[in-house]
This record gives sequence, structure tokens and C-alpha cells, in this order.
Amino acid sequence: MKREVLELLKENKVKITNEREVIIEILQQTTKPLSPADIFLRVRPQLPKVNLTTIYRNLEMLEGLGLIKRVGFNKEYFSYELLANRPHHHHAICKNCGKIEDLENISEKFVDQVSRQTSFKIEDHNLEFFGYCKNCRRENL
Amino acid sequence: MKREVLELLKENKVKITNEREVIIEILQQTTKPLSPADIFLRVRPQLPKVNLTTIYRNLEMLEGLGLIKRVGFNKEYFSYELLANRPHHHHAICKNCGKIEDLENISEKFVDQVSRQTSFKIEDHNLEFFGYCKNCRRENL
DNA sequence: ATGCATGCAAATCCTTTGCAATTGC
DNA sequence: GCAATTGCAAAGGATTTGCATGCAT
Repeated sequence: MKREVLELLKENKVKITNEREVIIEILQQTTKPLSPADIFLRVRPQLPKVNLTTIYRNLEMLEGLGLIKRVGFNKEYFSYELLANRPHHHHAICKNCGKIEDLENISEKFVDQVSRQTSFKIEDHNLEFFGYCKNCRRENL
Repeated sequence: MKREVLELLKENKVKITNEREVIIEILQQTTKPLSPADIFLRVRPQLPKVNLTTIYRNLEMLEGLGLIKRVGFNKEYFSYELLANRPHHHHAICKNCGKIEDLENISEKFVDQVSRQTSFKIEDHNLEFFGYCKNCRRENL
């Protein structure tokens, strides 16, 4: 899968640097969205000289190419997740511990409803659920 | 409606200050979400000495009481909207001009789907649609 | 009168930008 | 070799914090 991403970069005349390879690997290894700082911390062990700025710039580039998606969570800052080869899905976020669960099989019927009801030309949507995960639910009792 | 909000503040031993009254009025007058800075700009004509810090602190307080909701939009910063007496609804956001449209009548059936499919105890959700409004759609052609 | 709220200034955190040095192609 | 990319330092913008003063109850 990394191959395909790198291919796409080449097609777009984007140079394949070590930094970019590692960032892409990391995005592929995690299913949950990562913030720029998260990614930075995971790149550093492999490339100790890397700079946060580089992370930001590459995330922007990858988003521009449509390879990753920016997702905004409640109190937190923006995070990114890889889109390539992943079916459209949504997230359930635990209000207590921040745990994120993927929800893969939600019907998209309601998207049609919206398109009919608004004058907007809808291209994309965000759907996030908030609640408590198994563990934190227990803690609350 | 403002009365009810003020009642709720009293119940929670929160003092009714001019700043708070004006902030609440402003939140009530707009249907679209407002950022702290937006609110600040609208409070100032009425209370020229008000400080942005006060806006931040009061929004945090109102959110804590569950009276307003923090909504995060794409590239933008967080905004708030009053919950009281407003039916649950969603937003359509124009990717070009940032215009926000309320979507009031979306079926909530899919929420049930989710509750069944996850181990999370779902309490809330965010649903935002992105696309182009009538005007910006024309510009794109 | 008392304690909560405010204003102000400074600090903090995330993100962006400018520029010189470096690297991929 | 040339253009794109990086690292570094500094700037920018939103948000938070500390503290003295003011105000609602």
C-alpha cells in the first residue's frame, strides 16, 4: 500500500524523501487519527533530526493530494488519517479516555436526505459519535 | 428564553453580570455558530471595556453547564452555538465562502445503528456536511 | 463583606513563514 | 546542477493563566 502512495507522489512530481516515507509508514500503521505532534514523536526515533515544521508541511501536501483527511475532535486539535484503500467510515470517541473506535458499516442513506434538503452541493461529511467506552463506562458507575 | 438561561445560572450559583447577559443575548440572536472572537466583536459595542478573556471564560462556563456546544469546522477554529430550545440539528458548510446552513430535519435512525454496533455508550454526535453553496457553485463553473 | 468575575499583561501552545543549507532527481 | 525540501529561528494567532481590582449577592 505504501508503494501506491509513493507512486502517486511521483506522478505529482513530489520528491520521495526519507521523511515522507516514514510519515506515510506511520500513518499506515495506525487506524486512529494522529495529530502532527503525534506523528512527530513517532518519526523522531527513526529520523532524530526531523523538525515539526516538516511534519506540518508534509501533512498539508498529503491532504492537498487527497491522501489524508483532516478530522477535528472535540477539545482536541486537528488530526489526520490516511484515506487510501480505507472505506469511508466514522468514529466513536470516548469522552473520558479519548479512545477512538472506527465504525465501518453505517448506512449512508442520510447523506441523500441532506442533498435533497439543501441548496448546497454536498461533497463530503464528518460524522463523529461521543460517549463512553466499555472501560470508562464502568468507572462512571 | 434568556430568562430560562439566567435561571439556570442562578441555580448553579453563577453570578449574573452584564457581560454574561450580553453574551447570552448574542448567542440567542444568531443561529450560526460564533467563535470567541466573533462574540467579542459583538459584545464590545455594548460593553466597550470587555476583554476577550472574559468571553473565553464564560464560554467555557456555559459549555460546562451544557448550555452551548462547541463545534469544530474544517480549517477554522472552534465556534459555539446555544443549545437551549433548539432542536438537535446539523450543519452544511461551504468549502469556499464558509457559509453555514442549518439542517433541521435529518432522520436520526442511524444513531440507533451505531449504538447497536459499538461497545461505546453513545451520548452525542456531530454531523457536518461540506460542499458548495448556491453562489460558490456558480463561481466554480 | 465576601467571594466570584473581570481586565490586563504575560505566558503558552499550535501553526506558519523566511531563509540558508541540503538533498533528490 | 537545479528545483524542491529540509531545519532552524522567529513570527503569528488563538487560548490560558496569574494577579490585583471591581462587582453581584
